[in-house]
Amino acid sequence: MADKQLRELSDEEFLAAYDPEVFPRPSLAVDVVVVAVRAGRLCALLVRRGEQPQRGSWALPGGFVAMDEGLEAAARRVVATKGALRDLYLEQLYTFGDPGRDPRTRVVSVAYMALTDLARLEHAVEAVGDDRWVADLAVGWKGEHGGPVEAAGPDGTGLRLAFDHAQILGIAVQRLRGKLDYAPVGFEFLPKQFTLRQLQDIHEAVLGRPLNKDSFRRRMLAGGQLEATGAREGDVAYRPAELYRFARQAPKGGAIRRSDG
Amino acid sequence: MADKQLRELSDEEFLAAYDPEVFPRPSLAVDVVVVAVRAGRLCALLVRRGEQPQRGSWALPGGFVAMDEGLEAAARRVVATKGALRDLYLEQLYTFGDPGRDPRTRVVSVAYMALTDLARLEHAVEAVGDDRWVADLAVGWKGEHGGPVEAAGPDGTGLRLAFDHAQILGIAVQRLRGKLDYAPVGFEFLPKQFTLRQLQDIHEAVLGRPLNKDSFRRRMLAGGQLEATGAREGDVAYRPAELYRFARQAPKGGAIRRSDG
DNA sequence: GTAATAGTGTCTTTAAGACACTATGTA
DNA sequence: TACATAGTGTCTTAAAGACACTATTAC
Repeated sequence: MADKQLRELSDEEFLAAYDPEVFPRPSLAVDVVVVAVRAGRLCALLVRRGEQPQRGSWALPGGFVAMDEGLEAAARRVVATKGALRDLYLEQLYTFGDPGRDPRTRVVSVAYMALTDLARLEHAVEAVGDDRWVADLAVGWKGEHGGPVEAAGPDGTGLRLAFDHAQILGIAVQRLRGKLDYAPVGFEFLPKQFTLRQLQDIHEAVLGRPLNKDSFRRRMLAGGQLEATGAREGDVAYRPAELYRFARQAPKGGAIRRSDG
Repeated sequence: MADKQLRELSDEEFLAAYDPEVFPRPSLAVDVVVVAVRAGRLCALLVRRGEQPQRGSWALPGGFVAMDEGLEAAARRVVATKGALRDLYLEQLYTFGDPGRDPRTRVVSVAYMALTDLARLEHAVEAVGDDRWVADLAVGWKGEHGGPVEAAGPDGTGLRLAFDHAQILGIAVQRLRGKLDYAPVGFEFLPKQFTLRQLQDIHEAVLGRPLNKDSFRRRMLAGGQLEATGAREGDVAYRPAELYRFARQAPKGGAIRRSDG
């Protein structure tokens, strides 16, 4: 750039003269981990790659970011297009940019995590086609450090995952676990009304360990984010539990409680 | 892409024919928040912009990512080049990609956070030049939600921050606070040996609130990450405290403790 | 000795875990 | 009625907060 000359220009003049082609640029993509809980385990939406490279292996739904499109907007477009899902809870996870992570060219991918309840996810997958699969996640790292995660197909065997998507799944599970007990994310896996037992099942699935019933109930009710509906669950062969809904009110005095001192 | 034809190719043949210029691509940059603690407050390194656009305003040290350069490598290059700092603790923060966040062209920036002790930071800034400033951060959001953060210059008045860098600072402080009490990051702000009081001062500065001395001491010593050196601090007009060092051993039985149930 | 902070012992308080018990629906 | 799970009351346990007290160094 002609530095000395530019120093004399106003912002407007500078911008009119600016040539965006000066720097070579990596491709920019988004990949979305759409997570749900099924049968007490975490699962995620995968798409079978129908094109090169790594055709036939399973990938997270993803796509390139358009020039005038925001990152989150791109992620929402991707889940709407490839997953037929809208209005999900969506959160940016991490950006993967190792040279060589994609064999085509330098592709930097901003990974997002989306949460949904199982019914919506399975219904959407059914509508979209059979090159989609909701894969169970085999989460068993040493020491909670979020290494790569395996995904199991319909017959329970591992699926071949494309690119570095096993690692992205690992980061997603790690983030989810870390966030579960100080942010209202468990609700995202459930329909609008749910019982405390269902919520506990979600938490146990995400954390991968059993929780104390009494303590869980106390903590949830004390948190002030649950609202009893007065209604009760149906279709059960025992005493039906109260249905609650998530009250999106601000937590009174601290959802971020983590005392330090 | 000629889809039907590509389906017949092997990965190798496909890649040989792949044209990376098919999709237009945003520019990719990294910005680094270099954080330290000074006089009981958080502070960060800022660089005065000497070029358009927004010449004269203060920005985080940043730069474009080279085509064959990893993201973290780019961040390390930036702090080495613009801040004369090496071997810092570095962590990816968040990726900012709103169209229009940079008036030149679409620039997506991967933000990193680096932690260092004040002595290193101030020494490095002194060596590099006077268009660098270690600015105090005015952190006072409502409800810990990590909104934009103001930076104060030498005379205590606010600095004009470039682009969306006030927001990046906000995310950095939020992340740091959240991480402080379950990850060993407080040590990064201190020299190799330090007293428990110094460590507590760091925690209080990061969290922005006073901590209980007894509890803090108990918790730190119980954590198993501190190692007494046997040496004591000097140059104090009172009983000198024991010096500790950070023992990078794996936490025994759970640094990630956050019980949930 | 005094001043000032480091470091210890112990009581109180809070929240989780454990567990016995009661309540309420279906069959 | 039996059965299964929902929901409550209370004791125990672990850790934070509070605070009094002792220890050690400079002056």
